[in-house]
Order: sequence, then C-alpha cells, then structure tokens
Amino acid sequence: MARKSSNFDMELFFQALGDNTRLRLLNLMGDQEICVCYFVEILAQAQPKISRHLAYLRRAGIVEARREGKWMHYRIVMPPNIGASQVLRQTLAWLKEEKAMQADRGRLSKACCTPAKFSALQGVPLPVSISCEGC
Amino acid sequence: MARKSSNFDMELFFQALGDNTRLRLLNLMGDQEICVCYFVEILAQAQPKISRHLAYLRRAGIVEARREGKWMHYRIVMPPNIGASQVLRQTLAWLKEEKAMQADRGRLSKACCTPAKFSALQGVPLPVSISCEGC
DNA sequence: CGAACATATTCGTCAATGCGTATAAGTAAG
DNA sequence: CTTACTTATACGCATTGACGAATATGTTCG
Repeated sequence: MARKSSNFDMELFFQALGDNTRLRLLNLMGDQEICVCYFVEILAQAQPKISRHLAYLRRAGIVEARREGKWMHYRIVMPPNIGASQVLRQTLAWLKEEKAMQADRGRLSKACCTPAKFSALQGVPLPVSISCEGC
Repeated sequence: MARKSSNFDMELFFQALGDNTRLRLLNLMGDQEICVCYFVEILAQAQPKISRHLAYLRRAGIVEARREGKWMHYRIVMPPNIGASQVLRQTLAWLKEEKAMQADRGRLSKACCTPAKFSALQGVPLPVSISCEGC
C-alpha cells in the first residue's frame, strides 16, 4: 500500500526555519536535549524572546519540550512527514558547517567551564554531551 | 585550505520557501525553464501576484530569469552555498511527493493538449519536457 | 511612432511577525 | 501559604509580507 501523503504544513515548516534565532536554537539542540536557561545564556537574548521562538518551533512540530522540575528541556523531533524530516536533517547538517553556528556550539560546550558566568544557574542539569576535560 | 563559509542569507533562503505559492512555482520549474504565462494559467492566480513571488525567489537567489522576446523564462538555480543547494534539492524532491504538487505538474504537462484554454497564448514557447502523445 | 501584449512595479490595506516590557503560570523550598 | 525561581504568555508598537487594483516598463509589429 502506498504511503499516506499527510497534510503536513510545508509553509509553516519553512517559516519556522526562516528566522536566525530559531536556526541558532535548532543548531544548539542538534541531537541532544537542552535546557532553556542555556539558550538564554549562550545566545545572550532576552528570555521571553527565546521562549517565544521555542513556542513557534513547537507549533511547527519541529521541537518538543519536557519538564524537569523548574526546567524545561527542548529537543528536536523529526516530523512525521518524510520529506520534511529529510529536509530538516539536511538543514541541521548545514548549520554545522556555518561558522557562526559552530561558535554557538563552542560556547555551549564550554558553558560548564565558566562557573562565574553561571553562578546563578546552580543545579541546572547539564546537556549530555558537554565535555569538561579542563575543569 | 578549508572551504570558505560564504555569508549566505539562510533566513532569506528559508523565508523564500515559506510560502505555498512560491513552493508551487518551484515545483513547476523543477529542472526546466518555464514561461511566466504558464505559471499564471496553471496556478490560476493573478499575474502581479505571480510576478511578485518570482521576484521574491530571485532576491533569495533561488531562481534566475531569462528574457526571450516578450516572454520571461524562470528556472531554478542552485545557490553557491553547499548546504543551501542540498536543502533545496531535498525540498524539490519533497515537492514531487506531495499530491497537490503532482496535480500542478500534471496540469502543466497537459497544457498543450487543451488548445481552447490556451488560445490566447499563441506563440508562447513550450516547456521542454511537455509530452503530447495524445495531440 | 503607436497599438498590443507580457511582465514588473507601485500603492493602499490588512494580517502576521518580531521585540521589549510587564505579568502570569508552574514548581521547589522554607 | 509565601517566596524565589524558571518559563510562558499578554500587550503595545514597529516592521514585514501578501494581496488586489492600477500603472509602469519592455518588446514586437504595423
């Protein structure tokens, strides 16, 4: 039986990708869950702005959220539509090639090495892949 | 030496894809040049609307235009940015899977078989790939 | 040149979006 | 229950984008 051509909203999908802040958020998530407070710190943007963009990505079906105590963790979810998921995968690969995005990821991986900057964030769960050889 | 990370405007690129009319235009172009008058007829949209969306796609560096007498032919051009070109290619493949897009392409391929509808378009250069077995 | 045709642009209007500020909602701790 | 903290939402404002209608630009032909 042929695959169902779901009525996926392509417009909404691409509109969700058409904003630099949202692209930076997706880049930081990559393949792991990230806490909102990290987005705020690393992108150095106002918290409501981050939250609104995350809500936009959620409406478009690109990310999902999980609550853990006071913290919200966001992660990328592959859309049910096959074409969409392939485009999204390709887009994430593209982000990894862009210098500005690499810089963001670099700041994320060094987050735990700058305790002064994060003194107010004690107890925040670390992203899985943070490597702290130097700490 | 590492590949240059060109300052390609990802925002503009995805915003250009975030509109259904523009996606339909890209789907009709596919891999061939198409005359504007075909877009107007097949999508059954006002000519200024088509023209504006084509201009948007041109600004985003996704299509180019070629003049041939009174007619303008538009075609997809792969962006110089590698990531962008791969995402675009994947997107075009996605469009081919969507039912509504397939219907548009069907109407394009039958365009030459409905002379009544196109009586006002005499002399319009046909797209390369139009197959008219039944004519 | 002037008419006819194809396409592009402009203008006014309206909806959608992004942002900062303020505030609400949800949770943990005292 | 109250407080502190994290995140989400509401509001007002400015910008952008889409649209229809009208008009401008560019080309061919007589």
